[in-house]
Amino acid sequence: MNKELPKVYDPQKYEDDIYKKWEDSGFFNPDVCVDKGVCEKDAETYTIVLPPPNITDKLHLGHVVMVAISDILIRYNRMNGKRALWIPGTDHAAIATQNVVEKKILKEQKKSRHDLGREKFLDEVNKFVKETQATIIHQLKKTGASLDWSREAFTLDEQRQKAVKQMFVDMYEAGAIYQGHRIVNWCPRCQSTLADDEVEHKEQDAKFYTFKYSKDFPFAISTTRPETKLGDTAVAVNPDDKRYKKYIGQELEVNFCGMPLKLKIIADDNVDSEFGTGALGVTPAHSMVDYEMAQKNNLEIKKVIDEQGKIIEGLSEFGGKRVKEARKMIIEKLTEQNLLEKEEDIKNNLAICYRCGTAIEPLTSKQWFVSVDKKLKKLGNKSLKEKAIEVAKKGEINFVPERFSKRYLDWMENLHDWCISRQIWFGHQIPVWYKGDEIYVGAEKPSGAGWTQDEDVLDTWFSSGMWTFSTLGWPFSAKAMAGKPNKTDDLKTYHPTQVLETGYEIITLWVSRMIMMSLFAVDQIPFENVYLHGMVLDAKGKKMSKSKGNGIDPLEMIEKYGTDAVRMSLIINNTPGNDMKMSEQKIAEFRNFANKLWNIARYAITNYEPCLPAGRLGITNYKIERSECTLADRWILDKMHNLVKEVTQDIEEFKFSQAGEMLRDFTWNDFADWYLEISKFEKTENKNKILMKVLQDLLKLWHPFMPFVTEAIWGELGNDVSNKEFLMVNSWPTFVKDTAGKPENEKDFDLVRDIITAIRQIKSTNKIPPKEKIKAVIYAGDKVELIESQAELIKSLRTGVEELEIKPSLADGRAGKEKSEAPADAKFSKIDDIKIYILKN
RNA sequence: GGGCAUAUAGCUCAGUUGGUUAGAGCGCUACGUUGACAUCGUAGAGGUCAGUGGUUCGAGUCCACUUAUGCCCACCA
Repeated sequence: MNKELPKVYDPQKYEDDIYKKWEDSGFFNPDVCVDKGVCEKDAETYTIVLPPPNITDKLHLGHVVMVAISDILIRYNRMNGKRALWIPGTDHAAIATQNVVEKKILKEQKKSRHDLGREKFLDEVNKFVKETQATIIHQLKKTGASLDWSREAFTLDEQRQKAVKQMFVDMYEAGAIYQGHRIVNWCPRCQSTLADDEVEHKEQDAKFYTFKYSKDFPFAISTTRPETKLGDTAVAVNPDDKRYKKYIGQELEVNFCGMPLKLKIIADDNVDSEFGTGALGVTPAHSMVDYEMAQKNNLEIKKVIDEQGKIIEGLSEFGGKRVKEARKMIIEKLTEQNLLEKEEDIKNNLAICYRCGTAIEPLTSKQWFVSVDKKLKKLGNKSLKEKAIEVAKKGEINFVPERFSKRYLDWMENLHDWCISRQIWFGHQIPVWYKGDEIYVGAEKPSGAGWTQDEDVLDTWFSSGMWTFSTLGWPFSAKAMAGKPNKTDDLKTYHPTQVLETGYEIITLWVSRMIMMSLFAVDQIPFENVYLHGMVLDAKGKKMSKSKGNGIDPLEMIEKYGTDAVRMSLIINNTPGNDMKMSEQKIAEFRNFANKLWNIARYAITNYEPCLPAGRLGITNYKIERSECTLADRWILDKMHNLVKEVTQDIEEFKFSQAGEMLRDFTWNDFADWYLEISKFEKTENKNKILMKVLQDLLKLWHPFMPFVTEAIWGELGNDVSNKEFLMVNSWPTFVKDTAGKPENEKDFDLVRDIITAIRQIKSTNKIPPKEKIKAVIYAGDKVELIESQAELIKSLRTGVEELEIKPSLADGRAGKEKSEAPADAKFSKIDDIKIYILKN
């Protein structure tokens, strides 16, 4: 009747344009929303910080899941009038980034980082960072994320550097950070320490050797790593092992392959007398377990392997040899001396670096640690660990799904001190200065000459652990805001955040650190809810990876099917904490759905007066008189009302898939298939109002899920999508909380369905359906006419039926009940065999 | 070795606190449309809810055990 819309929704035509308009409007920033009057000044806040993607990342489907879920929450809360803030940022990912750049310069310039030197190398890294950062940010925008770009942060930008230094100093002064000589996981390739949870295990074939240290040693030991035996300072046996009981406490001197060793025989419960010979050579410097035994028994710690993975110079003839080489030599020697008793093939779990896959060499080294067990005054004389466990146990932090709180607690309870120094160049350099024996810990270099800064940088998780409050301006927020009137003190206003949306694999690495650091720094939990999504797998349930070539590139999919379709495909049919299988076909399905929604609007716009102005606060400038409504009208309105309630509740409970499915079901099966079909028979002014009202509310409900197509339609309805009339800042439909679950006239409407079904069938088949299929009666006005011939019926349908009223009370063919309020001349052969009547005025 | 999860239609999965005849999407079959709709509509086939036992008036749902698969943690010196 009015405007012509294209038959097919073309996402490419709208998406970038809409995103730009949103961005330009400033509404992603809640302060602007307040300024422009789309939300109240003192409205409740709702904050999410985006888990910062590594700058080395390209956007993958996991990111899109994260964005889709967070964006649903943010948009939903924004529409509900809250000051919704979603902070974007990127992570410098110290080791990962350095590795990438090292590879790059090796390939392009044939140089190592040492060839370049620290300063030049960091220039290269920073150049790289600028490019990749821009890429990932551009990609995030393509996903429709309503992130407040005015607050964009980087874990290594100036503001965050200040915060990290301050944090280090505060923790040091409180006694939560110390420097110690302890055993650490060392990656000989990365030339750096790794935290316990950055070590992965891989099963491999290994040789298990059984031998005596020397001829005069009374019994044999077993090991897979003979070369480390150069550093043995004890032999451990089970205290109950009869074979060795007599030796416990003795100190034996042996010559092991030309290396003199002093070995104390100790007893330890951890030794399994069934395994190997039941005797274990203790190498405190190169085994985590042995190190602990050494601590307990006051053993000497002798380092035999250096940071290059080579035997330390001066150790007999093995000095300078690589580990594997030394192992071979030692076995040869033992064989020569006839000391080797057994050589078995076993499966062994090798510790490898999570970044580069190189075998980890445990060794002792002087490093910086966060003490998780030290009681801190600042935390009310509790340790970081205790405090972090306490908040979870008290339920201050809610995990979705709940089962992950157990994983969190298990992890926390077994937590050891966290080694935070890394021997790489890219990252936050440790704010510690040395001059001779003097040491100074502080944010700035101390005055006076001769101070040199610690060369190490901090574990990348140290800065990302601060993410919720460092992005909100800690510790300078209040000061920084002092000179700017109208600005909020972000930290005070927006912290703690409401939700952390992330993958479950990162609970230990990240979530636990955030909790500890936030409790320490600002005495608040960092977030109230942790929503954990699963991994996105390929159609066969395999992990997507570059090498397998089974990955789905989200940007390609966005190009092809539109952002809304990609987002929907990741939301529907998915529950928190569970992995999901993805395929291109699934995305195509939702492209079709977006198109369906588009065509619903197209139908509405072309057949009815399109825009009854929506009004920003959901106040439609028209009123629907219930008394004027037909049964179908009341049905769709009730159904809609119920839908608003259900969808709202589901989003509040993080049941996004369920909400989406309800919406889809309503949109397709109730609204499009039934109500729009009915409306074809009765084009009244009232229908027009109702249809538009339902359509507009439906768009609102869909908006958090499919922001682009809904905003596009909203614009086509005649709203001015350049200002406050954005659907994005429109208000969420209202509902009455305590209405019962089902629409009051649900049952009645089943009849309407039956009628429409019959009409459709008649229309499409040109045949009167078999009697048993017909369960309803149609009449209009007060004249009843039984139509028996097919031709007549079709004629009636196609000609002048202006108003079609449906009275379910006329016949209720269900449950064997008969309510005979039918007009006197209506004829029923039997109650289950109702005929179709078209009644004309 | 410890822990967690999953097992429901051919495929991907929902199923809230136990309550009529277990649902959706895709796929499949038949018929019909292509004047809102890369369609769409109508009808239909398809399930011993992994197995066994238990609690209950009633179990896909709660409990125990078993089987299969996946993951996490620890670790074999």
